[in-house]
Amino acid sequence: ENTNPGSSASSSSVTKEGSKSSNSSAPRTRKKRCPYSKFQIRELEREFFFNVYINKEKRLQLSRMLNLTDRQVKIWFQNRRMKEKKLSRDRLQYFSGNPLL
Amino acid sequence: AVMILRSRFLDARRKRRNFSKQATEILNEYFYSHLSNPYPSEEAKEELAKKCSITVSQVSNWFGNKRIRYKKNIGKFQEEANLYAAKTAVTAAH
DNA sequence: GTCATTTATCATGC
DNA sequence: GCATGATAAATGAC
Repeated sequence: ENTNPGSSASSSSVTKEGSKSSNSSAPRTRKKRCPYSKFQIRELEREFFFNVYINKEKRLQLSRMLNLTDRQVKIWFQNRRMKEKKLSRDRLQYFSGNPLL
Repeated sequence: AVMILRSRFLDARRKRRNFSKQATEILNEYFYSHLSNPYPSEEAKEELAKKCSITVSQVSNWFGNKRIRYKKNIGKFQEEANLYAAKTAVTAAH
């Protein structure tokens, strides 16, 4: 999967903005969201199971293996922690004041 | 028994169910009466959630979807906007 | 780091 | 067939 930054968003790199320098445009074209593959998710989840917080070395290693950037792996763990927190909240709400058990 | 509840919880999340007519009514009233700043505070979200009988997360989801879809096609929501604008005007007059 | 959000995508309702 | 609610990447405030 091609999930590297600049692969899809700035496909027409030259015709678009000249990346940096001159223009001080704030939102320099947001990267298009690209869903990760099953394999990428499995490996990310596997590491997340071991430790919710990933260190820099494992992050670099994992990003190379999955063809992702360090930033993408870092962001994924952040989002994954938020998801876990939300799951906990939903479980509490779902099983609170409940019938059965 | 626990397994049943667990599986029931898991597939109860992604299966979508439309909100009630009254809930959508309440959410739209708030949205179009705060069109200049459609970002309800945490307290406002809780109050909306209670009135709509939904969760706070669902309120956040609704406003997130509503903002982006309204922005992407204002014309399609023009009729709806006028409707709720008139409705809030009437209630304010009373 | 958390966390509300934007945006696209997914899954379902009708 | 789109409307709609929920989730998954990506950004930015703090």
